[in-house]
Amino acid sequence: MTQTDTPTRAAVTAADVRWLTPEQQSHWRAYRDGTALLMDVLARELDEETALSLAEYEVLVRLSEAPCRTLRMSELAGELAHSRSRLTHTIRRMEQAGLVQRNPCAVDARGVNCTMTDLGLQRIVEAAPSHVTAVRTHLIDVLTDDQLRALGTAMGIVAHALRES
Amino acid sequence: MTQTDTPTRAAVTAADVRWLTPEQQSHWRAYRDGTALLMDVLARELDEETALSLAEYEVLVRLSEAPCRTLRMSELAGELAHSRSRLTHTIRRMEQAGLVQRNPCAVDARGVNCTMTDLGLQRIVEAAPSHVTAVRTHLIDVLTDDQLRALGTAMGIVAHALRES
DNA sequence: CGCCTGTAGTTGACATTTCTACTACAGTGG
DNA sequence: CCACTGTAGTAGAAATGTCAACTACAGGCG
Repeated sequence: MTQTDTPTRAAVTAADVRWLTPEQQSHWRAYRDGTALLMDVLARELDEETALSLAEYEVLVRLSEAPCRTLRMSELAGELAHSRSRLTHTIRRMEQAGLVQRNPCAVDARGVNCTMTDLGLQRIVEAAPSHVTAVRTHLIDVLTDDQLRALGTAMGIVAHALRES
Repeated sequence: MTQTDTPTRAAVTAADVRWLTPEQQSHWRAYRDGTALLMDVLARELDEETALSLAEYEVLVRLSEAPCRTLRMSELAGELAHSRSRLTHTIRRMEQAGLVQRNPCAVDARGVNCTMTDLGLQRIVEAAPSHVTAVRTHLIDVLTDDQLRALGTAMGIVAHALRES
């Protein structure tokens, strides 16, 4: 197999890999390391100040924006890019904590509607200021507008490409 | 407290939060969603094709680049942005699998040196082509050079800011 | 030296996530 | 109508990660 063949994903061997250039390598590393540090600090501060995990917070955000504060489990999973199984566990815990409620879906008997409770709404209203401030402090405010825009654009393309396949 | 005061991190209330503009919001979301999707697919493909987790792979990468294929536990934890505890667990599993080896550190009796074994080296040499191809397919090749550079630069700034504090 | 504070690493309990298998229903085509 | 295939959601076990306590040593300073 030569360099010009397109290797199949299933059997890439050392001979036909297009290795990363040093620049590509360093950008990829910066992205990877920065993301690890950022997500870690956001999760920690959110938990300290609101006793919510990032996953729970994100569930509440999506629900708060949805009509009737309600989404199907699969829609929620899709938006968050979480596995269905992970979402089930998260929602079960949140339901026990009184933050959300589940109801069978009328139009599709397989489905389950997940609704934010008043307590859930209250919790996210309390949590949002602190979390938004943390996102600002560690991400938004350390970048120029152009840098943030470029970051969002690039990752939007990545997300779009992945959602196609 | 007025808008012009700098609110302390510990007690941000709704009145003095600088909310995100719609543009900032959408960039932050794109980044967050794209990262979730990307890391998920990279972890999945790596596991399918090499039976390594992303964390294990990254440990091996850092060790492979270190002099004598050896790093102190805390250096490794620092580079990966993993907690010391998490690293201990990961390394214990990898040691049981024969991928790394631990030895007391001569110059600092508190320290532990972690060394990649020949098997570890072999595993990462086998895994690298597939993983690099995945990184290319889902990240590098969907972006222009400028976009990738901008992504790396932005996240480098974020990482640097977080490592300061 | 002896005390103190800080760093390095580990451990075990606990929480979360993943993996796999399962039930139930929808939609399609005979 | 019935079989078949695909989608929605769940559940339990196993893997992984977090948290809090702990041991051991380093380095500074009286």
